[in-house]
Amino acid sequence: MSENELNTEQLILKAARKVFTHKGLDGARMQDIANEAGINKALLHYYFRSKDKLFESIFKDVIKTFFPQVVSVLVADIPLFDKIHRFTESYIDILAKNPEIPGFVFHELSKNPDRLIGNIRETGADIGIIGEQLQKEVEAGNIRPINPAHFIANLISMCVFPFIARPLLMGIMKMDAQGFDSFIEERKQIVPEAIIRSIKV
Amino acid sequence: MSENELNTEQLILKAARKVFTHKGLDGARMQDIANEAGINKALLHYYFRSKDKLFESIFKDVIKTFFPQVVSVLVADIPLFDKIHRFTESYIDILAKNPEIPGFVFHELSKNPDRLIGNIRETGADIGIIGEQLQKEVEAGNIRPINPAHFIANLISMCVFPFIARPLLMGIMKMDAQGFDSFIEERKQIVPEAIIRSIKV
DNA sequence: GTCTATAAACAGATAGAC
DNA sequence: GTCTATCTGTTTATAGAC
Repeated sequence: MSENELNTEQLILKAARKVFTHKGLDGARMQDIANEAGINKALLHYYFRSKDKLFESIFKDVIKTFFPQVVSVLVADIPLFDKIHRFTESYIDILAKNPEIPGFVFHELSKNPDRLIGNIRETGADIGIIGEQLQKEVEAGNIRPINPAHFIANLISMCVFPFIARPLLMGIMKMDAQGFDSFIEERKQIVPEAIIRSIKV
Repeated sequence: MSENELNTEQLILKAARKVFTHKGLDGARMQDIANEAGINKALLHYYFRSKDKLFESIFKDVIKTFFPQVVSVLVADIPLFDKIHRFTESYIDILAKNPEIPGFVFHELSKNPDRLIGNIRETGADIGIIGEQLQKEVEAGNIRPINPAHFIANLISMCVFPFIARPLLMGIMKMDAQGFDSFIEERKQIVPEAIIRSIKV
């Protein structure tokens, strides 16, 4: 524990996370996960009973480690324009380290919203506060009136979408893997600029 | 043909498209497709030999019917700001009628980019011309300098992303299905406004 | 061309030895 | 706890009658 070693359960979770996030629930095989973990199938069932339960553990874990990081910046008590810069910077950084997560989450959520939406709700992610902050800036004459839902949608869209569309973007923009990384790095500058220009008076 | 009737092959394609786009390649069952088409499984193999070949037909078809519609507006010979308005309007309209397509395409493309990227290339979608148009507007002093790749990424992101993230957005924005439709309708105004403000001098 | 029946392969889950 | 072997159900695919 104190060293670099994982116990079997952690080993399984790590392997399952990799396989599920890359192949999706339907595309993942228990055998793939066992191979990735360097153990055999039976052990997966010993620890998690079923594929479905193992998946649910992974999904919950992904949501719980991702959402708070993202939301915390959005609801922080800092000036709006600072917040926009910090959010894009930190969010894009997190995504660059976990590029397959958004595709995974949105795909599973689309296939099974009713079953999985509860995991989102449990994080207590409340972005109502951003609406208040926008309202104050409007009243102070700093920005134009904007529906907070659209503001957030615009912001998140421009950060996340390139990761979901990576193969397509690489195809039509004729980028290689390194070119894509540079492109993403550039967006830490491009996105906040675009957002701020779109709302400034 | 001249009437409202489809022959068996068309019937299969229609059913397969529905099932594949909703459940993905891995989640789709040949039995589901047969049921949807009102025929039996054996006929699917008679017409398309294998699930994989049937899937490839559907994927090709989706790309071929979608991409040209989208790209044609982007490369049309019309003033830039008009183009931005027309693009968002027509693209969002197409997406609203086919909300599951982007999730389907990006998911399959992520799982199997090498195998499927050729289908994109075959459409001959070349957006180089938009770069030239942007360059001219910059030289005319109408817009700020902008990397065309980011311009296009921003534009497409804001149009497509809400459809991919629909369940999540409905969850955190507390919208019902009707609320989501209104939200999408509003974006035909919001998105071009945001894009144009972000590039105008 | 379309069907029913069945083969063949696969994948999740369990039994039982160690 | 971890393994091998096996069972059970599912799913793709084929054979063969009509």
